[in-house]
Amino acid sequence: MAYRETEKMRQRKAQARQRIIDCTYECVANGGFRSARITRIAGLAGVATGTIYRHFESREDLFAEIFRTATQREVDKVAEALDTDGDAAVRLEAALRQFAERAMRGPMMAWALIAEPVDPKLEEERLVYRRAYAELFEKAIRDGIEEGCIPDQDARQSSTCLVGAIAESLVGPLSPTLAGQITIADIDKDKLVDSIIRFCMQGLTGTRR
Amino acid sequence: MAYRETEKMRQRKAQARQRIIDCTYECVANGGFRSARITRIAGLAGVATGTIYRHFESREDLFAEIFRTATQREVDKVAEALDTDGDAAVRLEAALRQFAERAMRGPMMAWALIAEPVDPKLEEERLVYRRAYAELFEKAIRDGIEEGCIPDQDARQSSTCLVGAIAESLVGPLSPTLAGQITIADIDKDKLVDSIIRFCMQGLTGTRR
DNA sequence: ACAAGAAATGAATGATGATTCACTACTTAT
DNA sequence: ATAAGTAGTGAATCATCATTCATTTCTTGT
Repeated sequence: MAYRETEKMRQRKAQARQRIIDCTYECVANGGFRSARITRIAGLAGVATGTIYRHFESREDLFAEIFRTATQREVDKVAEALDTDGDAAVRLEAALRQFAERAMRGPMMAWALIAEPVDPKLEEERLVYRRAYAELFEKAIRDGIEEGCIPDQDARQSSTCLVGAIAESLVGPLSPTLAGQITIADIDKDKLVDSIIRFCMQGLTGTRR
Repeated sequence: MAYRETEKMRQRKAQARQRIIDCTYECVANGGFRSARITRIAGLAGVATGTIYRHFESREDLFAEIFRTATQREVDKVAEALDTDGDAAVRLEAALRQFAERAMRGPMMAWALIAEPVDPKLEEERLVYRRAYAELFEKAIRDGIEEGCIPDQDARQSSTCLVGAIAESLVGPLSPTLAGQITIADIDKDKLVDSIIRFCMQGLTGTRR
């Protein structure tokens, strides 16, 4: 034997892989999955197209990884917001706000994750993550029921409705125009987030504020 | 001049067009838009592929027509349910129920209309129709506020949340498996519809029942 | 029956991009 | 320096289907 994979090589490969991931991320955050071409990604990452395939099984696979990473980050943020002090209703509100506000801060990526039409494999991933959000919310709702700050209800169903209500409210503002641009008036943001949250909290608690 | 389009011919063409539409509808109701191939549709309709293009500009166009027709039918049903007697809250509930129940009765078509990843042009149509639903709901909410059976709120925002909550609740149950099948346990249906409606009405009225 | 046009046909074309793979360049151990 | 093996390359290939269009078939008015 003459060549053996060495630590240095391992690192170099890992770096290339990371660069590919970063550039894919950038492409997606810029125009969504559909418009992210392998050749473009390769170009950005400074590697040949073929090299992509030494690091990822397929385009679908690469995208799935991006999707998972990006979504997990969001899910974690929501989980974090749910993990503070205060009663369940307060924590839920903070979480919903977190979700919505982050989406509006990175609208194209949010659109890609939430609403962009994607291939079946990614759609699969999307369902998984929508479930992940729903489960976080569900847990919090159960807590709230136990604490008594949220009335008894089908926590699972309510959580699904929360996810849907937020997603739908964001899809309109987030959707790129035909020209591929996304524009959100800064003024609207707060009001939008506030009214989404009002509906959701009312749906949960049956209480107006 | 020797040939002139005659009534008989006009009818024959109209029939062919209709047959194409019907077969497209069938294909979509069977596997969604993505899997509906022009050649397959032509085969079913008993015409050559080229003939499709004498009746429709493009596949996209044909699909857009199917989408519009199918969705308009649903929107009309909801409008109908909203146009009965009773206070606004009652009518809204009936409308939501109509929406959800019809979706569960034709799950693949409902999925195709609500959640299937589709090309940009169809996605455009979809947004239009989601808006159409939202506007119906919005109107009813305003009525309710005026009547006093629904508390004052941002009707537009609430209507969007309604559409989202319902759609999201249905997407899970409606989504085809990898095998392309959709199965909904009969037992679940009523309970699902009931709990969606409970959340939504509570979100609207702030009243538990 | 014929000519003028229209409709229908479906094999061939075309467009799009992901993916491959024969080859080159590089790394390592001896 | 050399051999053995791996990584990188990117032009060529491949797959998928919508779409076209030269040709054939059908309709109609004379």
